[in-house]
Amino acid sequence: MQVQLAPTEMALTQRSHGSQLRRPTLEDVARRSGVSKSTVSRVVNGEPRVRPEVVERVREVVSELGYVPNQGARQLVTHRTGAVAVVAAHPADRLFLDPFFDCLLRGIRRELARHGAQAVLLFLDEPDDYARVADYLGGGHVDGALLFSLRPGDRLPEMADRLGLPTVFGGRPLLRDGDTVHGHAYVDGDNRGGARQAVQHLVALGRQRIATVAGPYDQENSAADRLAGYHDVLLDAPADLVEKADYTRQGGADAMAVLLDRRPDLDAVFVASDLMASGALQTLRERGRRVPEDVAVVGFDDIVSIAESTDPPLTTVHQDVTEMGRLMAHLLMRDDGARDATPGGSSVVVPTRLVRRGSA
Amino acid sequence: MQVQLAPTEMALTQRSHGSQLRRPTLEDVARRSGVSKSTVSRVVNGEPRVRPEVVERVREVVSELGYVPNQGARQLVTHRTGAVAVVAAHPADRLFLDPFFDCLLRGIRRELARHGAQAVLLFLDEPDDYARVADYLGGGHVDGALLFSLRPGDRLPEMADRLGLPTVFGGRPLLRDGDTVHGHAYVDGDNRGGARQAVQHLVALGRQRIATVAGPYDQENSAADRLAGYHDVLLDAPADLVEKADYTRQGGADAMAVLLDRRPDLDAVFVASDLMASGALQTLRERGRRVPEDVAVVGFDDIVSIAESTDPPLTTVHQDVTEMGRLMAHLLMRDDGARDATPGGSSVVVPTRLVRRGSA
DNA sequence: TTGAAAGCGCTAACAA
DNA sequence: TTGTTAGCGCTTTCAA
Repeated sequence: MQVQLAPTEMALTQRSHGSQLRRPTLEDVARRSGVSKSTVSRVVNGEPRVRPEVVERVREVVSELGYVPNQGARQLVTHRTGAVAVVAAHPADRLFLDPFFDCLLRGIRRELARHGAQAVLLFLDEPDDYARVADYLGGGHVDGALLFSLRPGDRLPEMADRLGLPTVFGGRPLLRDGDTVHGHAYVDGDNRGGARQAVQHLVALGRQRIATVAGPYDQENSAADRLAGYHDVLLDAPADLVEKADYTRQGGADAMAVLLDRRPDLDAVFVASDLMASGALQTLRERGRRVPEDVAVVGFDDIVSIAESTDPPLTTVHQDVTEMGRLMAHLLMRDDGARDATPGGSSVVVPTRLVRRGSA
Repeated sequence: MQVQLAPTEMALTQRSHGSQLRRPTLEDVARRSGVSKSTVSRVVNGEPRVRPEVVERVREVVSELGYVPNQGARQLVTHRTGAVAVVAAHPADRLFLDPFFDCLLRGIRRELARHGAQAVLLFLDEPDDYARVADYLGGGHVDGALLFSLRPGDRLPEMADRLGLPTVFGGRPLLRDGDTVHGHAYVDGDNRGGARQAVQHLVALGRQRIATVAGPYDQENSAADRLAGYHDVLLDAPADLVEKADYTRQGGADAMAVLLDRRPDLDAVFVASDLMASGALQTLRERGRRVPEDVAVVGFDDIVSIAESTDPPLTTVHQDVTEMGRLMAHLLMRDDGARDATPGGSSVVVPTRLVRRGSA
């Protein structure tokens, strides 16, 4: 590709005050303030037993020299880095478009900040990312990892295990084959219970033929759980009321069309995500069905930007995603301190609630 | 908030093979394979002058022990980490809903991977994030930083400067007051040239009264540049044909309404982002204007998911965002090697092109 | 081709 | 309250 060089540009960043090529070290600060390295270290780490005047002097020199501790050196002795990795598998694309991840991340960041830890995001996208990320996680860059949206049989959990890196999963991990869960901590929304709430609501509305647009239940636990919740309520639902889609809007629209073709008499549908539900609503409108009069619709996720802007607004299952993020970080940090101390009870399922809007 | 403890949970992650509490070190590998630390180091770093049999033996032990080099220790002597920070302001509003950032990141990650570097994402959100991120960047965790969507007068550039951290900006940085650019490298789309293309296209279509919905030109360089491009072509455009909005869909819709009220006779509009353009199209439809017959519309960004799904599809200015990301990483890595070597010519403006669809 | 030794910048006993 | 010392795990001269 052709590029134009901007005319006004000059040399790259140079040290502001031309002098040092080397970053100042603890030793530099010590010398300049006439105390020992230990004392400077104490000041920098906020230890109490230092004379106030000394503290002040050292602080002056620190900011004068622009000293920032070398975390590598520090980590070498403390075995702590103050950083936590948030690793998101495959979908850099779907991820950023998703307010879900956004809220999750906000919750995580907030809780980590309370512990003075920095969240660093890593993406697993192309195949060779695995090796790099593994080296990164194993290289002592971080004190722990929060792992997301892993595919079934993903080798990351096992890797983290080998590395002895404290790990919490977002969503109950789907392991390969008969592999047992190694007692990994996870945080998950109550997908099954939420789905039950949704379907029970439709039943309470008096609906007789309640269909469902399920997510990719062979690939994601959340989808499988939501479908299970549907069946919990509708024990003998015929198979032709269930249609699988892929958690996309278009997928939801297509699945709805299939359902209508198969069962023109359906009078309600539980759609396993708001995004799919928005697609389903479109199909219903195109087919001339009134919502909720002819067909009642309930979604899942409560992505407000979607649920409030559909026509009619979407009744859906709410998850407190920010709280889920916060809990993940909490679990990790707790673990971090009380390593090997708390046997059992490390995972959390966050309850859902139904938000009634116009569609059901 | 109330949480339910999952019944099936057990103890947290424990080292798979119960044995070592400590991660294996170079020394462990050396001992186990009967060579010196130096030799192991050479093997691990792929240096040539090692006997093949020794290489093999060491490799065996490495994988047997699951050895991963401690990057902290390595960094201490090499001053390199193999990681690059991508720092962005988190505000969900623009960034995350935007495939823009997504593509950018993809380009960055790809190029970084070519150099064997790991991209780590940091977000700036709440005020105290600055201190943490600064410590992180200054702490030697990364070899360089890619900085995004900074507000005018942001102190991050200055901080990076002080830290002597190689830095490349995404978008021409808007500095506070009369502050001169410190010769920071940046990569930007040709906002001004792109806007010219858009407006010239409308002129070529024979439109007489071409309005513009501008972005927040007092806050973002991109918006200011796009507005400048509009004025480049329409030297004497009356002020009432220009309306500022905030880069949101709703903002675009509102601005369009204002323009129509003020100038019912307008026959074309250049909208400074696709998102705003989708809002503008809605307003035009509500006001009964046909597009493009009554009013021709051109957007900016070529966010395909938007531009192809509007009615009619949006004619817009395309930016090669992935390439921009790639270039940023490239600039950084080049700089990283040739420090202080290349005075001048470090920034790049990536050309745009008009993509014709139905709206103009 | 390999090993021994020094040292990167920091913290953590231990002494003073 | 402060300084001295050792050493974290690694790379890198320098010798062998």
